[in-house]
Amino acid sequence: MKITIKDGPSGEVGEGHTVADALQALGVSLGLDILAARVNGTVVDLSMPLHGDAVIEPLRFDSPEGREVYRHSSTHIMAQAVKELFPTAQLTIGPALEDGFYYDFAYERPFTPEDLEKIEQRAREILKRNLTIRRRELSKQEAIEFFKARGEHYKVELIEGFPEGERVSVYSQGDFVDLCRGPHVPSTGHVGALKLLSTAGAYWRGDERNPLLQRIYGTSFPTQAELDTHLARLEEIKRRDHRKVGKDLDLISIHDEIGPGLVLWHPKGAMIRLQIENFWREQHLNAGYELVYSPHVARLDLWKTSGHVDFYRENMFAPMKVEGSDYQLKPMNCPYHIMIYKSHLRSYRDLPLRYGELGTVYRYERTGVLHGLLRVRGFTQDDAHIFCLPDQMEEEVSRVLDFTFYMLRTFGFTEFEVFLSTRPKESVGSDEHWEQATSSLEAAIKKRGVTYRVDQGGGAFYGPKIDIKIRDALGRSWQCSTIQVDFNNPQRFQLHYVGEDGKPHQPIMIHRALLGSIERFVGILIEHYGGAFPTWLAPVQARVMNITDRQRDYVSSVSADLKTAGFRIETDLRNEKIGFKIREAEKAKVPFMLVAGDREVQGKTLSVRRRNGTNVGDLTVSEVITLLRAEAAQPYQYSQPSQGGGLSFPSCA
RNA sequence: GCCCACGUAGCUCAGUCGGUAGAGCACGUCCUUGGUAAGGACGAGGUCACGCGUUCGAUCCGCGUCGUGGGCUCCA
Repeated sequence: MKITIKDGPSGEVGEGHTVADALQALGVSLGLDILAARVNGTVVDLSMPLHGDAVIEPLRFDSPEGREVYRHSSTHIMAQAVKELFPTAQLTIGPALEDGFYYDFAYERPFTPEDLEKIEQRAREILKRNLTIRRRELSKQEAIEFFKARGEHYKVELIEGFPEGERVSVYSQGDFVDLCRGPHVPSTGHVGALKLLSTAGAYWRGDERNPLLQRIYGTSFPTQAELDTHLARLEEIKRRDHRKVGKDLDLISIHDEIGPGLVLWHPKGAMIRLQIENFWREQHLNAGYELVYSPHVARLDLWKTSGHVDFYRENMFAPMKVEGSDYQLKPMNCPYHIMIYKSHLRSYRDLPLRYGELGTVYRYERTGVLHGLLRVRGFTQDDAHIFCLPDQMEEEVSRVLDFTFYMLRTFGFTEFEVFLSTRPKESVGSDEHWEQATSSLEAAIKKRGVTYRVDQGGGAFYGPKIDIKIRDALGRSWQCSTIQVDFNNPQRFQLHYVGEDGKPHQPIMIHRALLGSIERFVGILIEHYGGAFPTWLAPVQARVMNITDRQRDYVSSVSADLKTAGFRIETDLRNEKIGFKIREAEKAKVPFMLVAGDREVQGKTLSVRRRNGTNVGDLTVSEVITLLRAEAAQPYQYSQPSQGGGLSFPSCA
């Protein structure tokens, strides 16, 4: 049979030889780096026998598939260690994750940190044993018998769920045997460095009615150095945690006395937020939006009409009684914007109408899911609703996409992932509507030349949507922006406009949020920048400090001048050494430190130091103003054209 | 909501095998006037999350409540 190595030689290899044989026969040396192979498109074990012509691509740790095999084998090694140390623990499932793995065990008690250490040690020992990993296939019945005999009841349950007649694969290494689809690395020695990270409870099959299992998380890399780099990254993530940085920089707080998920914005946090909001409002006005405000409560009847009471109740705070009728704290802004639309008879000539609001909403989130600023109960959406004619939809979506990329780039994000979510099983609206809306969304994405993925059935019940995820400085992705078409509300609220034909027609409604929620977005920004905000967002842009008391008056007057010039300035006149003041300003992540001693007073200058430690040198006050002005400018200048076109940022992928 | 862990000064944490507590930083006063990441002295600061129980006595033990953290989606 003819075997071809991808991007390499090809040749004849005897029938029934394994992938490993074939690789070797064609001159690929089988080091520990080759973990598995893709054969004619399928990822398989190196020990798999070949029948017929094939194209083979050896897989190493540098490919996503190679990594997955690697981590999957790693979790088996950990499971073997657990079984050796805790024989009564039962195996359940143990998949690879993006940068690690976990395994869930049924065990009578949680694993302690001491257990974890022992398991890790034992797992390392198993690597050293370099046990061969073997694949075997059994019939469904044989597999059930086999795992029953071993007391692995969860495995039995899994196999019982498999289709009749299916062959079941089983992998073994030494005495350890696990039900597994595979593939795996050839031997336990192929895993280089392994580290267990944490334990947690997890429900069998993710359902809280099921028994609680003991999950162990870990990760593995070919070398200790790579593992160390990864662990250092985890440390960095911890160091940048917005909850810690938010406290250290005195930006926000959350108090028991106020309630979980309810955020207080301290002056510095509020200043950052104010900059974001000012920018947001200004840009929305430029982009043809009209800004509106709406109250925090409304009669429950409004939320009945909108369908929230039927479809969203579990996320809403309980209604309150006022003068005998029920009022509801708002979980969304849309019904109010709809009411503004309805306050007039609208003509097709009025459309599109774009109503934007930084609208604060309240949603009941289960206590267990609350998380700092990222998941809260009261938050402000950068919300807008666009009411348009059906044939304006594509253009409107296209403009929103453009606008989104511009906003996100301004805040320092350069990598985006775009998802198009289509009709879910439970949904309202006609097929034609869905089809038309979905294709408009898709056309708008394509027009922007953006790569995207389709999330089949991931749309809201009321319409398809586009979600945009950003990647932060540490490579994590976050969903912020969403653009959703809504068929439901125009129907429920009987929205219409008078068409050219003089007859009423239903407008299309588009919900959109670019930053998502301000709380969440600021949380993400804090972590993205590690608290060191760019000058245009920094709550304090420069701190002016004197070296001795002799410069007090000079520093005060210079500070006043800088404030008059429009900058956010703090003055540090404390009786402390300059080194100490610099240290404090560094810790507060102030972008510029302006120091005045006798020399500077003499020359009417300031010694300018950047947050990163570089010395800019002595500048006059007007030079400082010029410098700060340049530094405090937003990174992109943009004006939304009045009609059509639009500035696009095609490098988003 | 569920499981596990945690809750001690403004912050970070130590401590008490049950006899009402301690450090560093921050804060205040004083000394020091020092040139780019920590000058010194003294001082003030705590209902040990809250409630109930056990006990002669609870910050410590038990139960409950509240809150925080990790997790509960990524298919053998």
